[in-house]
Parts: sequence; C-alpha cells; structure tokens
Amino acid sequence: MPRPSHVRDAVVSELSAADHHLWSVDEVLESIQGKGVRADFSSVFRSLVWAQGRGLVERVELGDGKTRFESAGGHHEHAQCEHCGAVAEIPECLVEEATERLQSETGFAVHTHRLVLVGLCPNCQ
Amino acid sequence: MPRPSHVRDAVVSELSAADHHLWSVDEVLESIQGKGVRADFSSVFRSLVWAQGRGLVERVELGDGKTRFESAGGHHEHAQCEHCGAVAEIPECLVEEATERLQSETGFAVHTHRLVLVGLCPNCQ
DNA sequence: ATGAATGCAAAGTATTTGCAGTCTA
DNA sequence: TAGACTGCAAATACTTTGCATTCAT
Repeated sequence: MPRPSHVRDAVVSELSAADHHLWSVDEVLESIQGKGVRADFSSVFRSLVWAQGRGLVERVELGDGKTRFESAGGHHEHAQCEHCGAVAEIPECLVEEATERLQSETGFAVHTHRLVLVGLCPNCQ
Repeated sequence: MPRPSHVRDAVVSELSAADHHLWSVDEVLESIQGKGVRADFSSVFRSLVWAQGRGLVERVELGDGKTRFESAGGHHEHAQCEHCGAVAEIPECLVEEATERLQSETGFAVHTHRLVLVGLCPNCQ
C-alpha cells in the first residue's frame, strides 16, 4: 500500500499550477523546497518521470542538454533566447499541417515533433 | 605555423562526402579510423567544433542527448525513428514562413530553429 | 510486517578542457 | 625553435539507478 508521497504531490501540483511553464528538475526542486517541502533531486526526478508516465507532464528537450518538463496539455512550441536562455511559449502549432504530406513523402509515420525556435527575446535584442 | 592536420582534413572530408548525413562524434571517429586515419575522440570533436566555427558544418541536436554534425548547406529538417533511431532528411523547411508572424506575436527575433519530427520509419512500422 | 516513497551516494553517458608530446615549417 | 595539431586523461555537467531507510497501512 502506497505511503503518502509528499514529493510527488508537490511536484505535480507545482507544474500544474503554472500552466505550460517549463521546469528543469533543479527548478522544480528549488521551488518546492522554497515552499517548505523536504525533497531530494532524485525524488523530484522520479516524480517527474512518474508523472510523465501517467500523462500528467511532458518532457521537453530544447537541445541545450538540459531536460525540462511542463504540464501536459494542448500542443504548442517554444522559443528560446540564445542570449539569456529565457523560454516563451508559442500557442499555435506550426507543424501539424505538414505531417500528412511528410508521411507520403518520406514514409515516416510522424507521431510527434520537437520544435524550438531560437533567437533573441525582447529584453536581449 | 600550422602543421598538417590529418584529423581535421579527414573529418571535414568525411562530412562533405556524405551530404547532409548526420554524424555523431563517435561515428565520424570510427569512419575515418576505418579508412586508416589515426585519430582520437577529442581530436575529432575539436575538428568538428573548428569546422562549425568556420561554417563548414552544423551542429544538430535531436534531443536524445547526443550531439550530431552534418555538412553545412541548405536548410532542412530531420525526422527520427523513435524505435530504431534512424534519421531521414526532409528537404523543405516547414517553419520559415511562420517566423515573421512569430516575431510580431511574441517579440522574439527568431534567428533559427531546431525541428525534429519523431515517428516510425518505414522499416519499423 | 508489507510495500511503496524517499534520500543519499554511486554509476552512467556524453561533452569539454588541460597539458604535455609531436611534428612541420 | 616556434607554433599548431594530437592524444591521453581528467574534469564537467546531467541524468539515471541501487540500495538501505522510513513510513503509513
């Protein structure tokens, strides 16, 4: 019988609170610790993987070597500032329309995609 | 005065030979070693970084934690098989058209992007 | 007691760097 | 000899796993 999981609870709650905000494991850890939750990196990591398996959160790879997570929900893309690293969310999906065409052209059955737009955020321009 | 750089030469030659093929550092290393070139991982890595700085090759992040390189050239996207890892090239760019619109919507000055389509290749379907 | 969640530490994986040795001009 | 390239090894940076401990049932 499961024992209450304060870490898991805090992690899931944290991500669903800030919709579509991107979190690295460290950020989640610091954030919930700041709220008084006693937790460890690996527990947070495992909670995130667990939540991913349950479809609660999604793993996002921006290509900078750090894994991030966000609450699962409507699909969207991300734009990352190449100077300060800030990430903005782009509500619409730019790729969906093209996947059918791609399937016939390449033979790939495209299930999903990862798109990161890279540039300068308003502050860094 | 520079001394002849057999590693650098071999690396650049290897990448430009197979146009737009994606190479991990290890793959480049094994490939040129197979051709009798004596080389080390770090030399190959540094050659690739050097070539990137000269605009000869581009670094490609597929989001699986392995850095890859390909010869620089016309922009295109990649599709990766989620089962076997095979990568196919997609000649056209699906995003270009949208960047202007994004700039006005998000304030980001988009310089480039990373797109990876993920699905099943013909063999793995 | 049982079984699951957690913390700590160690192992993994891949990239990046320091530095001494090598080699050509 | 000077200066640049190379190889080896160590340092980084993150992610992932093993295992003993803790805790509510």
